[in-house]
Amino acid sequence: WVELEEEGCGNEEDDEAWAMELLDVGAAGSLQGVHDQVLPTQNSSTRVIVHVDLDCFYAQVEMISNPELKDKPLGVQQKYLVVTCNYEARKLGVKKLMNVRVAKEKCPQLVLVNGEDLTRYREMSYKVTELLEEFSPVVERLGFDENFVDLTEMVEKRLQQLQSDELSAVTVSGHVYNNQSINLHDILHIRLLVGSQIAAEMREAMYNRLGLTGCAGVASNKLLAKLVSGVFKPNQQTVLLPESCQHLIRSLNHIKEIPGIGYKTTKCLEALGITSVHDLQTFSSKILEKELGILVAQRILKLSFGEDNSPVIPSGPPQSFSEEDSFKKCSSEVEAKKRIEELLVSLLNRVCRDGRKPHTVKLIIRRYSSEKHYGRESRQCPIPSHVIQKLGTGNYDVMTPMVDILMKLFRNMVNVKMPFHLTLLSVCFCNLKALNTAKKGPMDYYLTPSLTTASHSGKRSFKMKDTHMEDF
DNA sequence: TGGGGTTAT
DNA sequence: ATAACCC
Repeated sequence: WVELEEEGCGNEEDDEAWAMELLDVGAAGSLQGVHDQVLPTQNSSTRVIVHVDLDCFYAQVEMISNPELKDKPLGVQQKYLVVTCNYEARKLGVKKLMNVRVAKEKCPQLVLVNGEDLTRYREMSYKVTELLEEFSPVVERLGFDENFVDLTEMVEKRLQQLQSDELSAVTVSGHVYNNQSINLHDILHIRLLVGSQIAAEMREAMYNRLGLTGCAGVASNKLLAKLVSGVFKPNQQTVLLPESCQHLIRSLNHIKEIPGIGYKTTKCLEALGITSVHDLQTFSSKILEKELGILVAQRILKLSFGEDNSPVIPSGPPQSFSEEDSFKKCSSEVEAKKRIEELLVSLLNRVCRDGRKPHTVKLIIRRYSSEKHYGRESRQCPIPSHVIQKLGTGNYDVMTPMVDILMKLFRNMVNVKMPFHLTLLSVCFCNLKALNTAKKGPMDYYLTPSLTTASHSGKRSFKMKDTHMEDF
């Protein structure tokens, strides 16, 4: 996909068509075969995508840890919020992101467990992704509890195993959206049904091997798969056949329910008088492009019709590790340092277990302010190579230099001679590299991604330079 | 609102 | 470095 970004011809539609072709060639066989024969595969643009969505994930993990919680209304608490809860609790009126006090009023029997430490959730989350990767390596994570899998190839292979008289015996697994009739003479139907069978196998494997239940949605793209996965809710699955696509997308009550249309875009659209999916579908594309920019406008307009050509991008290992803590008030440098040290201890453990080395560290703060939605500030800098070397070696005095760096970043953001009031601190390790690519030598210049790519593409160049310690 | 993540500008 | 998006 990186290559597509850098070598596309610049025209949106052409890039898309070309991208689809190239993906199909890759999907059809070996990537190394790309140069021998570049022939477009049959069925070049109809995919089978599954969206897998775990039921109240954190609560499930807690119930597995402590089975006594299983038949009780359970909420997972972070600070003063119930961030998620099991279905027992939902029946009694507890909602996601509900204030703890309100939740207790609604449901005095509610059992609360603290979920501020994400370690066990993160570990279980990756076990799910890895299980799904056994089916097909093309798995994209969305948060800790959702995954997309591109089943196109698997479905093709299963169909090739079938005799022609077996095609008419293919059955659906789970629900069919809108109770639509299946047409076994329609190859698109057949492919989606096979997708639904694979989805059922995935859910079975998740339950048998990890003890987790969840929903799945099968459709021809990510948007539709995601929307349809939520139609029958706990622990069920639904397949969307093409004829019911418009029914699904128009069943949404508000444009903000379309994934990809977030807070800002919603506000902007509402200002234009657009609230329903139908409003958006029929709105002038020219005006939309002027208000939101051509890229966003064209993308969300397509989304409103249920069209989404974005590929399932394998997530692979994480791009960053971060730990954050929020609080009512932090107003001294000494306290900030203590909090940063705590975050750092957990982070160093995580980075050590990962094996790769972060080459950049970032400090993020949130200042107390009357009302500023999204008030985070950050400073980042490269991690000195001698510190990187010590990072996974069990040498725990990587703490001292890292704290020094972070406190410099801190003082660069916060004038400690003036009163301040912070409500959040976060430390992030990013720019992860497999091994010590920082070896000296004449070749190093050509092997450093930031320099190589920046020099002939422009796409990956750093527009902002990291703060360097020498600047202080 | 929490404690995470991603990509684009 | 920030802003948008996702959970």
